[in-house]
Amino acid sequence: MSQQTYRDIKDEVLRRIRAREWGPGELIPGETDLAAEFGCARATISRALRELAADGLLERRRKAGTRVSLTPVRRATLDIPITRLEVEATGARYDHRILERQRRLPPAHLAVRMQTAPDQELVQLKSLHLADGRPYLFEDRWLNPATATGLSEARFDGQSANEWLVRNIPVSGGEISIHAANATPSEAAALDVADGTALLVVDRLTRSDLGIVTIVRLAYAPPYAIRTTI
Amino acid sequence: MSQQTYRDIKDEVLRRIRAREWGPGELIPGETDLAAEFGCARATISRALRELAADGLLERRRKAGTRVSLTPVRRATLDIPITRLEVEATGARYDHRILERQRRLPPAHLAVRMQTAPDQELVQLKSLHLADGRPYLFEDRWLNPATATGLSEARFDGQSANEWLVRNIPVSGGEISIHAANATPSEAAALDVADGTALLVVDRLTRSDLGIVTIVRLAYAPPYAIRTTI
DNA sequence: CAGTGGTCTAGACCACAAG
DNA sequence: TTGTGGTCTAGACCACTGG
Repeated sequence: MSQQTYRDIKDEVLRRIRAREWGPGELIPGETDLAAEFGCARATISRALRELAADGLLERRRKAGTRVSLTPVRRATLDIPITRLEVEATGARYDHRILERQRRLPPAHLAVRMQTAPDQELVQLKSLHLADGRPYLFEDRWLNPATATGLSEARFDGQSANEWLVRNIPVSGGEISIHAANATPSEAAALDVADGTALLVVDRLTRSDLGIVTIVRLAYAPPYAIRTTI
Repeated sequence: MSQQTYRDIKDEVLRRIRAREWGPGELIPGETDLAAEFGCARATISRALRELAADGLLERRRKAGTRVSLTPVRRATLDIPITRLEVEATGARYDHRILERQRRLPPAHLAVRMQTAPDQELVQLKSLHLADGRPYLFEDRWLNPATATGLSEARFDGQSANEWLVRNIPVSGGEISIHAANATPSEAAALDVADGTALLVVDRLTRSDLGIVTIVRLAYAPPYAIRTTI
């Protein structure tokens, strides 16, 4: 007990939660009390509890105190890499091809999602990412030239659209939806799989300070999987 | 500039990164310098930079200093709720049925993944989760009685296996894989969808201090999607 | 209103790793 | 070796919110 680090505190609190010494929903002692018990500064306790709360194991409210979460929500962090790096990390050679690039009026539902006027033209970009020459990912992307500034000059030969975006547009946030879909004939052809093959689809909307920059649908051929740990 | 909070610092640093005042890969000033510039304590700077590093925007190394990430890895946090709560959150009525519960020898590949002896019997549990009476999720779970202590006494009528686990086993970690798969005939029947429908599949392995507790395959029928924000 | 967490400060020492 | 981030402390004031 000579030297307490916030990690020691975290471990001990975690132990007490797991051992049901502090049961689900139960109020735990205040920071001041714990600091006295552990013989350390309150700031140290504070940091330990703050991080445990961020992990979803504790719930903290001013005046109400700190409680053990009733339902220990497990939280996983998902890294969203640039496809090229993701492919190269597996040791495979990365390549990508632009299948289609055109400026046109989007379908109505897309104009709504991108919050553009119905008569506003957008840039549609279809491309295929390859790993060791084999289809890896089929990408169907819409870009708003008004918010993706510099788009008309951008060339996507050396880098993919996502790579260009990440490096050139100050992204401020977005939304992600992960689901499954049967391959359409054109997707099946592009990805070189049978019609109807189950594809993992990631839909992503990206915002900058100027507004919505891009909406993209990424369709991954099996055996692609998103992996993470908890 | 009268009162600086770590949030102000975060915002300002973020602004400089986005404005390319501090370009990708570039070394930014040390904590002491920034503290002097912002007129605040070093601890305040430290917290701001630590959180930005946790968000993937900065890379920090002792002695080497703090750099702007070359590839701003986007990180999303994925909440893994208990299915009952997930369903009830949509306003639907939750229900679940155990389709099968038996103690038996697992296939070899599963024994390997669960790190059990080849002749060790496990408990297999197949169940169906329903939302407003409609199939929502088909669950195929294997449990190790040696690590899931209390399993033989556990009844899964009021609560699902996951709910029981969360409340009774001190989970210490695990692995998640998200992919897509075509519905097998039995899955299609259970979920009431056409054969070959693309299902979103979540494979999860859960550990406690005693070892691997459970491996589960969760197959979601469309239009299920995992959503999050970045 | 009062108690709890949230945060800042100023100073100190330590751990790691680059040169 | 030495500079950088990592952390702890003791004290203070503040912000939110429950009772």
